[in-house]
Amino acid sequence: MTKPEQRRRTAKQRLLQAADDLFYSEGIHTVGIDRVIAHAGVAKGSLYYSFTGKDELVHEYLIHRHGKWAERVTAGIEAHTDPRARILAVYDVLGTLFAQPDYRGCAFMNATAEAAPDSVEAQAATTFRAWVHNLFLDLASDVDAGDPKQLAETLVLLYDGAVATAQMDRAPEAARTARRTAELILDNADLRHIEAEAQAL
Amino acid sequence: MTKPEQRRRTAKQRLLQAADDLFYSEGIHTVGIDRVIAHAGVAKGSLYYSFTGKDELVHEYLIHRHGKWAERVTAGIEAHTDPRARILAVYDVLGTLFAQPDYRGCAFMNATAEAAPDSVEAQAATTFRAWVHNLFLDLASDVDAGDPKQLAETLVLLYDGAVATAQMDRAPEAARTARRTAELILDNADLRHIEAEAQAL
DNA sequence: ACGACGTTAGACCGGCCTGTCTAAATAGGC
DNA sequence: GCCTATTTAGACAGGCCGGTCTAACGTCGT
Repeated sequence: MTKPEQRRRTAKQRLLQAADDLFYSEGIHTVGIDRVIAHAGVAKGSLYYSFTGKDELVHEYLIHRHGKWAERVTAGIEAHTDPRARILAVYDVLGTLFAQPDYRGCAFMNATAEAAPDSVEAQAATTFRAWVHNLFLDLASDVDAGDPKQLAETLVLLYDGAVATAQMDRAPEAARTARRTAELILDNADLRHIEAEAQAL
Repeated sequence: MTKPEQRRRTAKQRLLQAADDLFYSEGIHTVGIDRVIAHAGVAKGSLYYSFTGKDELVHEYLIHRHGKWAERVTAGIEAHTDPRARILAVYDVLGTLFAQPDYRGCAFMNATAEAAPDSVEAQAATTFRAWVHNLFLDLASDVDAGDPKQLAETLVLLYDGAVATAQMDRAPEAARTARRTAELILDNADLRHIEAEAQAL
């Protein structure tokens, strides 16, 4: 057995890295395996030794993206304790994402755009979306608002809006716009909630 | 010269229709010209007689999409006179779009996802985005809010958010979420504006 | 009835794509 | 030093793709 740590990274790792670079920046259908192995500096045989085929490589590429992003977002959230600040932190993390020069939108939206409904891309996208919704539902439940589900839906919409606008317009400031709007919603949700409580007394 | 009206639609029209169906529902790279001509019921020669190549067909497909959507949106807007209602009407039109069973997101976002930066897709997308921004900037200028530019940015973000969420989650109700949020923003913008005026007196 | 325009069917080319296979070199664990 | 796991280079096959070309057929204005 080979230990996971080696002087030079393993062919599988280099392939995954190359896939991450190329699939994200140019699209999955556009990039052939020849390009991937060339960018990885690896023989074609290594690809089919490490993966069953392009599909599996694509799948692992998306899973990898999901993991990395989830880490980054949760790290941003956990820097705060106030429920409201934890929500807003997500949009700040988006801001750091948009600021990256190679930002080209959400990998899962892009994958969905060129994928068949029953493809591995669609499957990974579904998993990713479930995570997004769960994230905001958890965050929304900790805040003192009327309906956490409705709040979460709106926060997801702002998240998606920031992602899409930033991509289409190459406009990193969309993160701040989303954050500002989220603040407004939270203020208002608080207000309505407090009013409702006052009336109940 | 052949008159534009014929019993049976011209090969060019049928090709454009087929391109519209297939490129939108399956993606541009995914669909080959063989599929397009088969779906159009047209000979391959007709494609290269009517268009210079696939690129031109793609370009006209996107221009056609842009035109149709612009018509539909402006029709929805012009049904109202109140500036605020005209803004909200856009999200209602989005709702009718999402309700279509074949809805698969924004053609321009999808095209951008699989296109190179300098492609005809990117070019058409830029034109489309300029139209979107102009639309909301005009609408925002007619409302009594503080900064029309900032308001427009937020409305665009809500528009994009609705489009993206509806696609990723197959959730047509995203239109209503966006509309509700837009109302909240407009209420608040009004409020702040009025307060600012009061302070100025 | 002629001629331009539009259209047809299909053969054909070069190129790229995914995937298979072979045969040999390079590791690392024991 | 042996054995297995990993990796290499490249030839190869079969399929799809965009695009060209030919030869012929309809249609319609004049």
